[in-house]
Amino acid sequence: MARFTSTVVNKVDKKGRVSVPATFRAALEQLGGSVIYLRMDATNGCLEGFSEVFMAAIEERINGLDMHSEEREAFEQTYFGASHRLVVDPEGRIVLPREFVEFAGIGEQASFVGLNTRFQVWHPPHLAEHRKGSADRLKGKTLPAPPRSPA
Amino acid sequence: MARFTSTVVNKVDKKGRVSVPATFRAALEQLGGSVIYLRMDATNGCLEGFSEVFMAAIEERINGLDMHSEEREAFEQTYFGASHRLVVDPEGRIVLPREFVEFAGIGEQASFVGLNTRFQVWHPPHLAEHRKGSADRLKGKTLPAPPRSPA
DNA sequence: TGACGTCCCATGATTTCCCATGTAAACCCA
DNA sequence: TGGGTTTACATGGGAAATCATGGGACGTCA
Repeated sequence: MARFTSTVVNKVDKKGRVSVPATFRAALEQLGGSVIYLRMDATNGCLEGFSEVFMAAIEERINGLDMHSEEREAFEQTYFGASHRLVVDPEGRIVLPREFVEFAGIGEQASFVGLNTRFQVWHPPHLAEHRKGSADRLKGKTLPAPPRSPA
Repeated sequence: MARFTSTVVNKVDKKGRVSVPATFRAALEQLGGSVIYLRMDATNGCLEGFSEVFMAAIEERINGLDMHSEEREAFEQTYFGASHRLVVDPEGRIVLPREFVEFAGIGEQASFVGLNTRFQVWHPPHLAEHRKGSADRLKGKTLPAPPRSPA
């Protein structure tokens, strides 16, 4: 059962390196090896990371769209053009691309947030703000009922 | 496995040479060697590059069309007639054909955008504009939900 | 001869690799 | 269960390799 969970804050050094939380690395291993696709999430102002397997799923969906259609090209720009393929080094670290660091406002520290199939990387203060908002957005909402079959 | 991702800006020198991003070269190696087919993308006003393998796939699809049909001939013009076959030099560079440089409005710099099986080469400002448009087009649209099992 | 293209070498900057260390968590055994 | 030991993890920094880029030399074709 490989999934990304929990929130971990790690240090970003002068070279732009961050340790990927060990639990995340373990999950990655089961999802296509120590490769991370990282992209800018414009909606939230953070970075989004996922595995080779997850990327393959995205690819499959995009392949279902017409070749050279505007919509398809736009998705390709988002998921391929704006993604970096990062390989976790022997020490368990990745190097955050400069542009990504700037985009997300990341400084000395980075918060890794596991979201099951994917994870986010935040500038800690931005994450804190975002979470306040999340609580409000959930006011009055509940999770849909679980499926009938026993889980 | 081998895919083109991310966006990289490289310099174009007086001789018309540009370094192909190292990550793209690595992907190319796995897709038929250091050969690039480059063509003009009239829809977007940029250049489109792809590998030997991708070209073979196009060839196959075109072969499925009726011999000497108008449609077939049009595709042949587009993909074969209007494509340059470029070989990456020992330093990892290609020479952009003059007509292509003019067509795409490329000056001192060129932006390489990985789109999975192929990539684009842009005049940076044009790319920026294009992306604004892409973002708007995707407003409200999302990819179909990812698979249930963590991927 | 001059524009152009190819080959080769040079170089600074960046990135990757490798080793070292402090700290925290897990383990073990009485 | 307590305390000490070991392992794993996060982090730092220097050395080595890679990368992007510039420019000269040589050959070719009009």
